[in-house]
Order: sequence, then structure tokens, then C-alpha cells
Amino acid sequence: MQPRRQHLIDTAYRLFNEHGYHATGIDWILAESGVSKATLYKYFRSKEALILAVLQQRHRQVMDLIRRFVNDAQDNNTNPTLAIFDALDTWFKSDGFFGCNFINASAEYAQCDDPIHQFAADHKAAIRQLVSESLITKHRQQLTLEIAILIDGAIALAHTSGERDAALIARRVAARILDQESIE
Amino acid sequence: MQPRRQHLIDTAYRLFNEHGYHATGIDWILAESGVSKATLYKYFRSKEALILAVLQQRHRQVMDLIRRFVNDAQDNNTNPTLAIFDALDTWFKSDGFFGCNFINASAEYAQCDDPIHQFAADHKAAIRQLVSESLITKHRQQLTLEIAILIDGAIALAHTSGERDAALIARRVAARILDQESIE
DNA sequence: GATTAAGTGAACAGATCTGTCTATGTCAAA
DNA sequence: TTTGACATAGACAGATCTGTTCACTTAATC
Repeated sequence: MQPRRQHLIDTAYRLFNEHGYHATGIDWILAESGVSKATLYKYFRSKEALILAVLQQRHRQVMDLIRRFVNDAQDNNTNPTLAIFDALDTWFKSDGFFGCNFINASAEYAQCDDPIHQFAADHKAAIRQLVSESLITKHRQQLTLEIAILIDGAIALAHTSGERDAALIARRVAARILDQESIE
Repeated sequence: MQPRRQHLIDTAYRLFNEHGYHATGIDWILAESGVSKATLYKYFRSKEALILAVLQQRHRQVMDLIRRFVNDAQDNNTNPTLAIFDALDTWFKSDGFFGCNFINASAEYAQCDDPIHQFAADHKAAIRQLVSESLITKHRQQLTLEIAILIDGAIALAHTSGERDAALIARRVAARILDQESIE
């Protein structure tokens, strides 16, 4: 539909991941994508708007991936909450893994009233909502936060220390606390 | 000894936390600290050198804080590994909490060969070493990674979502997995 | 063939960034 | 009082950044 707009988002996504948001200049994105500057500013009001578009696309991708794993687990009568960690495992072992875009964006745009920071916080809340819906137990509120900690911790360990099996390690912990919960 | 050098580090630390590393310009640090530009470049060869000095100071502070809690626990015959989460709790509830400086720095200086990224990775490895030493159980290697996930996850949840009790939530999970381990 | 929409390339403005340098001021010790 | 170390203010260079503008080209459609 808008091949250049999409191409800009994809190129920006890659460069933002590899070099950060501030360090990646507009001219760099243009050179890499082969699109002219006028075209970029036709589709995006500003660099911030481009960043938000990148994060929006990424948000949809992450939500779709997790939802797919959760739904498959529910169909197959396996634990849907643990399936979230299988989704993470798939993500960590894919080529384009550079940590969580939203945590990274929060770091660079640290002011809470910044639209980028706000969007990252909204994304994390949406993830927790998915976690909460996957839980088939009491103490949902408490368990949701515990699972959220395991998710973000696995991402951090995989990213900063290159521990590719971080999702499986976190999954094991999750399995234990879910087990304990169901016994009580 | 070098009050201006220290003042520069403290000012830069605060501004880097509040606005990120790229977004904080040298001139801003100078205006805020009241130090002249020539003095800054006398003590630090470049902005990168200033950033590394800030991270170095922060590394020492974090290590000292955790070590103090671990040692106190060992003296009082309480669990030293769980004491790490008490240290986190103190940190999260202090005024100057803006997430993990090292994770944030890794995000902005994403290239693995970047000295800043390297330093952040070394810091995380040192933390894991502290965790490993605190463990009084078998399966140390496996448990170390699980605890590391809980630590980084708690930091992320506290930072991005403002969940101030994140350390206590993570502590509860840690207590359960340590308990299970000692029973087996 | 003419019209229209979309894209290119390049110059440009204006701001900001890091880092250098000079001229000046201050203060303590010799 | 002189000297020297240390600090400041600020101009400056050179690069880079975002965003605007304009003349030209290409391609598809009527």
C-alpha cells in the first residue's frame, strides 16, 4: 500500500535497535533505505512520529506473537502462562533480537510525560494484561506481577549477557511458582 | 581532593538519569554544575570518559550496598541471597531511582565493542558473582541465573511501571525457589 | 500526448553538539 | 609582592542534527 513508508519503518527499526534512537540520525535512515528526505517528512511529521510508528508496529508484533502461543496452548490443553515463555524463547533465538525496544526507548526518553516513554509504559501494561488473562488460578493480581518480573528479567539477561536460554530458565521458575500456587 | 571533578560526576549522574546520555549535552552539565568547560576537559578527556567515570562510581556504590546487606545477613544468620532483594528494596525506595544505569547505558550504546556497553556487561557479571557467592546450596550455577533474572526483572518493573514494591515481590519468588531447593 | 501524483536530489536554515583555545580573574604560598 | 596553579567566561571551529524548500524526474492514468 505504502511501500516506502513501510520500508522506512523497517529500516529505522533495525538501525534503532543496533545503535539506539538518538545515535541514529535521519540522514542515516535515508541513506540506508534509499528514500529521500522529502518522502520521509511526507509520511512522518517528525523523527518522534517515526519512532512512535516503529514502536507501534513492534507492539502489534509482540502482542500477536504472545497471543498466538497462548491461544495454541489453550487449544492443546497445556499451560497458557508457560506458553508465554515459549514465545520469548522463539524471540530470543531469532536473528533480530536486541532486547526490549520499549525498555530501551524508556531509557533514552526518560521523562515520564514524554509520549515515547508513555507508549512504552502502555505496552508493558498491555503485556501484563495478557499475562493476567492467561492465568487460571486465584491470586491473579499477585502472580501477574511475579510473571511480569520473570519476563522482563529474562529479556534483560538475554540481552545484556547474551544468555540465549534465558526464557527457558525463567520458564522453569514460573512453572515452579504456578505449581505451588495450584497445590495450596 | 578534587571537589570539582566529583561535582561534575554527581551532576552528570543526575542529568544522565533524568534525560539519558545522548540527550544530556556537555553545556547542560556545565550550566547545572557551574563548572567551566576547560575544567571539565582537564579532568575528562571526552564525554565518553565522563560517562565511564559516572558508571564506575555507580558500580562501586551498587556493589558496596549489596555487599553490606549480604555481610549483615551472614552476621545475623539470615539468608544472604534474600538480603540482596532487601538492598534492592532500599534502592527502589530512595529518591534517586531511575532504573539500572547499566541497562540504560547498554541501550544507548548498543554496539558490543563500545567501551560503555562493555563496562555495563562487566558490571552485570560482577553482580552475578556476588549472587553466586551468597548462595549456600548446590545447583549454584543454575540458581545464580534464576536470581539474576529476578533482580533485573524487579528493576525493570520498578522503573517502567513505577511498582515500588517490585523488590519485595521478587524476594517472595526467590524465597520460594530457595526453599524448594533446600528441601530436595 | 497531457495531466497528475509521487519521489529524488540537493541546497539550505537554524540549532546544537563536542572539543579547543585565549584572555582574564582569584588566591595561596614563597 | 611576586609567582604560579587553578578556575572562569566565552568565543570559536567544525561537525552533525532536524526539518524545509524547490526544481527536476519518473510513472501511471485519462
